[in-house]
Amino acid sequence: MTVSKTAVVDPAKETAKETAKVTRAARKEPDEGTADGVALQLGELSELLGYSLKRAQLKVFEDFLRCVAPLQLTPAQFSVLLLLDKNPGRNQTEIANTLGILRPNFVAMLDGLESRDLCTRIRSTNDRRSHILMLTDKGRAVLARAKKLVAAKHEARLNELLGPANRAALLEMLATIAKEF
Amino acid sequence: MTVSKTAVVDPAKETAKETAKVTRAARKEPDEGTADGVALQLGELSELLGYSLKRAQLKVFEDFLRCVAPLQLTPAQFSVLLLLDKNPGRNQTEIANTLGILRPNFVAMLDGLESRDLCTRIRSTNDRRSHILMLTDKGRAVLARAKKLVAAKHEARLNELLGPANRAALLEMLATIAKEF
DNA sequence: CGGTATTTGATATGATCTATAACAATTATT
DNA sequence: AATAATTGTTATAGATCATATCAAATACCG
Repeated sequence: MTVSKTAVVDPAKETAKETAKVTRAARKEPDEGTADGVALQLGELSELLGYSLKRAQLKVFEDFLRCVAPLQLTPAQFSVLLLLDKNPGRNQTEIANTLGILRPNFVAMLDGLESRDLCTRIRSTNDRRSHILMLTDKGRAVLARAKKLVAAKHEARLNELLGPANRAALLEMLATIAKEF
Repeated sequence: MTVSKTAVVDPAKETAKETAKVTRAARKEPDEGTADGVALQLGELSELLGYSLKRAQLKVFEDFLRCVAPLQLTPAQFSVLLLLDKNPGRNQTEIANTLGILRPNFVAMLDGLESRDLCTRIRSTNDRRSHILMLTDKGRAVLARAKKLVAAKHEARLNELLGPANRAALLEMLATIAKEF
């Protein structure tokens, strides 16, 4: 209903199909990760969406960390900076909630960002319980550099692997699952 | 290169533009998860593949746990049972490696499965260091029931949400990322 | 053959992530 | 004013993930 783009097919198999990864020369190559010579049968595992989902997510996060390593930002930290930039004047509960972070766990995370002078907590004058969160100038600068790294290295690589149309379709389906599942 | 957001479809960005912050009008609905009346702007977050990937993965695992709750199986445990069924006679290192589980961490996991009589470790006669892993009869029975639950409840729900074609396309893209990223 | 290196399962341990309860200060409700 | 609810916080426990190390067994190699 919501998705059904019908034209989602056409996967990116043409890009780098069999990358000269010849089979097994049966010598002594710990290439398949098996230590044994014969790769295991994944069986129904390759049809389990959750399995591929988890594996893909790990790879993507791994690549994100590499691409943004010079700035020392984790995906979670990056998402916080992005959200603070787009939503100035919000408090910890609001930011944590929309990111699916539990408030107790958000405290240490903010401590880290604040100690690096990327954001600040400001006691609200309206409600003196809450802390208004703001990016610092340095925080904005770091975020800007991070965005460029992510776009130029990280997302570009995904675009290259999947193709823009597939990447968009993938994103939409993931968002659908995240929202309505 | 240059990620060029030319053909990016851009979903809900036209909806609430500058939001004159007078959109309260709420009585007491914790509907948006924000506790506040106005939902936050995700901004570039909705274009970050890793973000949607993680969120979708959490939802899918959550649903998996619900669907297979009567059998008390986690996604990781289910994947082990599946792999043991399809690859009898393998040892711990091989199974753990193909699942991306570190050997030290696989020990406790196997202890759990073995204590529930779902699988057994058998000292190999060829190589007396290694343990051959086998499903027990009970393990096979539980796996069979789990497969049915997963197919009937879990994957069926995803199929319903995305449609079979989209689901297949999604699976293939995720597998591509997991393999070649 | 004998000595060394490697592999396997296991233990210990630490880091990180996630989840829950509880508390003081503040605000909201009645 | 009394009670309830919210905010940030601490403490804590569990789960997940990662590394070093070990004894036993095997592989390797001169």
